[in-house]
Amino acid sequence: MAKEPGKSVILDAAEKVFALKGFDGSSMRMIAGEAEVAQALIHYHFDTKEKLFEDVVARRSGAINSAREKSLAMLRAGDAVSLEALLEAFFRPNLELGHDTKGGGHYYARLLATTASANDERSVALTRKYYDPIARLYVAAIQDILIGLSDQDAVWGYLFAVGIALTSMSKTGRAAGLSDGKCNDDDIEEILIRNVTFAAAGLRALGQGK
Amino acid sequence: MAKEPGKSVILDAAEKVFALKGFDGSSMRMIAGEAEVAQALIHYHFDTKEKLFEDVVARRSGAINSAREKSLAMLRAGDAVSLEALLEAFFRPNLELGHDTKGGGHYYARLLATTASANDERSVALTRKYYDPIARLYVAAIQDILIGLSDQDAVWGYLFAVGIALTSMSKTGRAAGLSDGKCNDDDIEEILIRNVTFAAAGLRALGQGK
DNA sequence: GTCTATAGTTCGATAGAC
DNA sequence: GTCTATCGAACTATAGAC
Repeated sequence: MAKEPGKSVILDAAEKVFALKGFDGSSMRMIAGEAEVAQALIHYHFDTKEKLFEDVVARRSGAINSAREKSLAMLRAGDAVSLEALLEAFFRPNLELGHDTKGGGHYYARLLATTASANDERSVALTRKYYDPIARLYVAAIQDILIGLSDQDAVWGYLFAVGIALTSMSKTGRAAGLSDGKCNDDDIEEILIRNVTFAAAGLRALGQGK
Repeated sequence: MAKEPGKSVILDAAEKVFALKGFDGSSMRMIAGEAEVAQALIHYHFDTKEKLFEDVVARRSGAINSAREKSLAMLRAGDAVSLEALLEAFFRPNLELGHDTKGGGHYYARLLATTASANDERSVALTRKYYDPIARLYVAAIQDILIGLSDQDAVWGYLFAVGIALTSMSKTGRAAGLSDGKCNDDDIEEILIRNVTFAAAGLRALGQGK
């Protein structure tokens, strides 16, 4: 479809395999098998395994972050933005990504959750590069709504929201298991409203210093 | 010191290497080098790499969970337990573990954060086995305090608290970076009070259905 | 209980034909 | 741009001496 069909096929396969097995648990042979191409073709297009991984992250994070920037800008263009609207703009893209089984987004959601929680140099460097800039925008937006919220409270509160998003976005089945089936991993709106309610109350409480 | 000195030396080394490099990124050779023993000795004591990993998790999770069970039981023995006290009992062990640089607990904290966020079969199985039982105790305790909180709200709220704990427990330096040094990863109390404030407000808001 | 040595496999990457 | 074939290194695990 694109000028280089081979590249996107390989990226899709790599995204899936990396998500399921992690960076070190994935081999170029597995990815080549999943993509149904020769192993050497991956090296031709992406050179090394490291660069392939970064290209997987770059492709998705670009799309997510530009969507977020756009909705952030739209929200802030109007006046009197509600905290709930801001948080919904934050949580929804993650949740939709985690439930996108057709476009393969759910694989990236898994990969993202793992990368953001890992502490190896590669994961930390990628998080810094691809996710810290948008994080700063959100922290500033939160402080514009909750006037007087300290920098510490805003940053910690934002990071807590990230933690909530990461545990909610992938369908792990843990909520269903712990609730004996009463929680439904598939229902985005069920999760989203709780994400927003919980995080909004948490952020406001930080601002009230209690 | 113990009857089998070799075992605990190897477990310490394995915990460190697994934490820094992940399961697949670690090799028995690295662990043997870190422990300063022959590689074959690890296989003598632990058989396979898989079993070694599980033994690392089992050693720490047993200590953490029994501490949590004890403090949960103490709290519930008295009456009129506050939500804040319950949440502090939940967050504090994680935070202390993540800042225990002398006993090596911070390595396990990293390992735990990664394992809990990963989605491979090994990680999911270990989370189910070692962390779901205590999770059920906390969910029940939350519902005893917030009378009328639905099963769904309690489970989702608990999982959000887990997400918050996981992003807070390891010293990643991300908070410091995003706040240009104003947040201090080293200050347990600074983080703990925000963990408790945020999660308590979030849980109460879930109960009020708004 | 701890070691050396090594068997057998799989890995990332490259050379070179088409 | 895509392939087959293969190199050299690293891996898990085991055999067997002490």
